[in-house]
Amino acid sequence: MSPISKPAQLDDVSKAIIEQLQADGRRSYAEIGKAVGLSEAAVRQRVQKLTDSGVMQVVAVTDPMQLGFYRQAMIGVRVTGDTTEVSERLASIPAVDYVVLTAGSFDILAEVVCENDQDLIELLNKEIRSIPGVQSTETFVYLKLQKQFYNWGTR
Amino acid sequence: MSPISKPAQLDDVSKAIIEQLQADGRRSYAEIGKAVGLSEAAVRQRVQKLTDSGVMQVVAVTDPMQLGFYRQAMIGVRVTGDTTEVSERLASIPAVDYVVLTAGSFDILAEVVCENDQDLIELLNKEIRSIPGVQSTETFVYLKLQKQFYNWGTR
DNA sequence: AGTGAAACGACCGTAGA
DNA sequence: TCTACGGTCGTTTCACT
Repeated sequence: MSPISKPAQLDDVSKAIIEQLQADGRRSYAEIGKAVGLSEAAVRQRVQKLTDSGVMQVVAVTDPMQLGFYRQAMIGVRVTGDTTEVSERLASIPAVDYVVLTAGSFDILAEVVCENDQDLIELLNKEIRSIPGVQSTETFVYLKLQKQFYNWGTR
Repeated sequence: MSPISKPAQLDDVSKAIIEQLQADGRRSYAEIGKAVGLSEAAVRQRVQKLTDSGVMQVVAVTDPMQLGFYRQAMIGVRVTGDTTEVSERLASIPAVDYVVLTAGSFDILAEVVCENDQDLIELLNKEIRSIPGVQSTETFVYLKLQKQFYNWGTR
């Protein structure tokens, strides 16, 4: 989040290529080329550049619900003292899939995935609230995921 | 989030295939096959099944920072009355990339991406706090993203 | 940065265990 | 659900613009 370099300036063709891969990350370069009006080789070079520069990556994403993780929640964490160690401890917990240091009435926001309520309770008590420096937590149990983007920027 | 079907039971081979695609979504079936000890056709069939059933998808993910969106924040929203319409309105805003209905001291959590602070202020005032039913908001500006998973479950 | 062509490798359908 | 195999299509390299 901190490294401020210049934003990558993408032309419409690169944006179109990204959109193609957002729809289906395994679409062939040839097919993308047809869609965006470029040769296969040119598409491949652009994709290479986009991934090498870190603007884009193509990855598999799995659905927690389909895998039996029926309980998701965001945990707002208030910390006494330095937040660094607490956030690292949180990030090291497998059930925690998202950790961000924030400014506001929470110092850290952490998203967690659990199989059920019992797991969530234990996660909170045994793994999160027991971390030294964690002063208090507030839990927001997910009821319905309304929108989720893995992709930003090309809008 | 609501449709509760049985969790997909994945054997070690399917988990290994998913891990391969989490590392690189464009890895060839043949190469994955070598890594997991399966023929190319078998890998292809499994990937097909995983994507058809919605357990997994392969997509392009872009980095907002690299695209000039230097300000991210989570907005906690308190709503008077029905939360459905508010969440739909929020989800329709391009700068909002994540919306979830929650139980707790917020009714909705929404993640936003902006280019700078000015954009965030305007987003809040003109697009979010102006939605009928939005009683109050609390903003958690992101300072440092510590951990981000696009994938869960295979742990 | 882009195209085009030829060799190579991946992908897909089908058949069979 | 897997392997095997042939036809088709995608990818790679390279020479050229």
